[in-house]
Amino acid sequence: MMAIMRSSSSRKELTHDRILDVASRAIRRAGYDGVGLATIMKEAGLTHGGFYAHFASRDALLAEATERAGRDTRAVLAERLRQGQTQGLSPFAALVGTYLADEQLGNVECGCVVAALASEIPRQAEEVAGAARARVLGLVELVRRSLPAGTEAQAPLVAAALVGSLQLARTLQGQAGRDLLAQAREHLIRQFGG
Amino acid sequence: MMAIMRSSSSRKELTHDRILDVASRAIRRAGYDGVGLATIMKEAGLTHGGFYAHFASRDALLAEATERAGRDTRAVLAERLRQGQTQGLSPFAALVGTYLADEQLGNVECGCVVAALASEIPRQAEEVAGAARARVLGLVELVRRSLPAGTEAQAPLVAAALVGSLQLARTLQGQAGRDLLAQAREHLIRQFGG
DNA sequence: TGTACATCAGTGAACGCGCGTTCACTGATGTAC
DNA sequence: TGTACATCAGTGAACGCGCGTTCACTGATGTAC
Repeated sequence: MMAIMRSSSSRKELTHDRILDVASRAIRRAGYDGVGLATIMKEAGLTHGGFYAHFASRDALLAEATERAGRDTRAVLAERLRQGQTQGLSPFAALVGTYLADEQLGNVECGCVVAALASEIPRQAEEVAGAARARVLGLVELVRRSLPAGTEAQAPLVAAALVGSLQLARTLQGQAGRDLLAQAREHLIRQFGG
Repeated sequence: MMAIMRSSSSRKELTHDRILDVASRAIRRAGYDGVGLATIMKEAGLTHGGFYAHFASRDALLAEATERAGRDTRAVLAERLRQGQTQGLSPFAALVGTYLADEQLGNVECGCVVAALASEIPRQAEEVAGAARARVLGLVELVRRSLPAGTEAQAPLVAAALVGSLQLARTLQGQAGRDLLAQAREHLIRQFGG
């Protein structure tokens, strides 16, 4: 049903999509509490009055935008994993190299939504928290599939280490942040094989 | 100077301390953006008008409250480490067992300020982010001192794993959260010795 | 093909509310003589 | 010890502002005949 509507791409659906795209970047840039509807609508080239023709509430937008952000990131990560493997990297090394790349330090807006918002999720309305929870499980799954056989049980801890490393590196900023990322990459790949 | 003023404990200093204590819990509970000055002052038993006699701005309060939260947690952790060691635990096992205890799942308000706020820190004013950065470095130092000789270089990654695990477990909630914490404790202690 | 009308996406003004910040004031505390 | 005055912590009303949400309206799109 959703797919059918999407492929038909009416004017309203295109606008809906544009709002979602703007919002998925806005929440990662400014946080769930850091951006207003007026700003999002303006960035999407609309006035704020039209918002409720597209979403039932602000929380409904946040939930959909979380899902959208997660899907986008997953697609990018999957593509990079494929590229890395053609260059002879193990799946795990490709994942770690991509997720903890130096570019991710400044790339909050288009980066992993879990790392961008993790500490804010438990405070959100159930609608939003549920969408975020699904993204956490998706990330753990992605890590699990990239780990060498026999180490899959460590997927949640490794996912947590990835998320935490990116957050701490972004907090420290600059060279201290890049140093932390480099150490994290090195130790993770040393332990799980590159 | 600060210590002298503290020990003198004038009325105003007691009030200042009370506001800080309330604020340090409020930011962990509701996030940097999630709580207003009026609420904090009310919880401290005051009206909001008096706020600016104690702090230059909202950001100044957030910065001081971040520092206070970090100091409080560090004191609690240090005490638990001492207790654990008297029970024959290694420093690292005591740290992991305390930091990733099931009780931490619901204990955001009095728990680690880095885990409670990590994803919001990079968006804060420099005043606040600087205080938070100091707390991150303090946590990494604490981890470093608890790790077995020869593994200290992994302190930043382990600190990230601790912070990330707590955040993901809080996001998942309930049994899924407790399962994640248990797995994280097990794998960390297995790797670095219990 | 052309006209008349219904549908519908988006506009823009308005609402009630809570925010951070300011400030004139009050009433208690402490000091001077 | 008692009175007069200065200091100072905290009060409460007010400010300008941006928020999420609502709604009457507009103008373009699409359909019927």
